[in-house]
Amino acid sequence: MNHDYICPVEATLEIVGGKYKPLILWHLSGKTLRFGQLQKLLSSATPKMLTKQLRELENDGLIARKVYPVVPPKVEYSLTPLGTSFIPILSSICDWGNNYLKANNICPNCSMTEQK
Amino acid sequence: MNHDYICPVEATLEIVGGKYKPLILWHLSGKTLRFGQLQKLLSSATPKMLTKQLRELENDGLIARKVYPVVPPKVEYSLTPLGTSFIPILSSICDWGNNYLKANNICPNCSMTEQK
DNA sequence: CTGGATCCAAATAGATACTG
DNA sequence: CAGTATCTATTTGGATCCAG
Repeated sequence: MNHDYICPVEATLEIVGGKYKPLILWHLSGKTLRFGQLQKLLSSATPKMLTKQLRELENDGLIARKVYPVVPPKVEYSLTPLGTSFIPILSSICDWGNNYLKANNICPNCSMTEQK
Repeated sequence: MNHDYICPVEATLEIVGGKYKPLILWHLSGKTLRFGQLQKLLSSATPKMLTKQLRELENDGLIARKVYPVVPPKVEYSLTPLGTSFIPILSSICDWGNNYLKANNICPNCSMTEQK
């Protein structure tokens, strides 16, 4: 299969631009989290949406999914090296966004506000 | 109006994540372009879509729109300082995307491939 | 030349219920 | 616990035509 003539910026935005994806990567930075833990952190995400975003990130090679064959089920998600390599960019986007919001007198406040 | 509790990363992606928006900013980097010139550069964008993206970027303060009161109409678009401040991030996203595509044996090729 | 207006197709996201 | 399945609601994007 040939994918010539793809714009690198558009490709990147397709990979990390999905709803909840930046948040997922941010929360997984340095940690390993279970499905339920992610769901609590992204309280507004339905299981269906969260699963979809996780599968796509996994297929794009940014996160790893480890299934433990136990009852009840246990699944752990973590960043791959590729996923980790994107965190600095997320960080600079976060900085830019904070400046933008501050300039517009909007108070930024979310779990991504802390620095990594 | 109060916009508390907005995530800076999500805010940023809303601002620059729209279709054609990264491309528009990239093309305007250091240049001033007319509507028709942008349309040629973004050949797949319909006038309606291009107008919509430009208006949103203008409302978010990333680009400036200058109308010359002549016949036929002449409108020029350029980056504001805020828009210019986003170019380095676009640049690092571009780098990351190129590495990603290369790692997957996909040949990147678009008007954003050149470095700024 | 620079769009606006309208209509329509497709993609995306949410609510809810259910299961190994 | 970690998801699926189904059905809708909403958003987004494209096609086409029109106008100052």
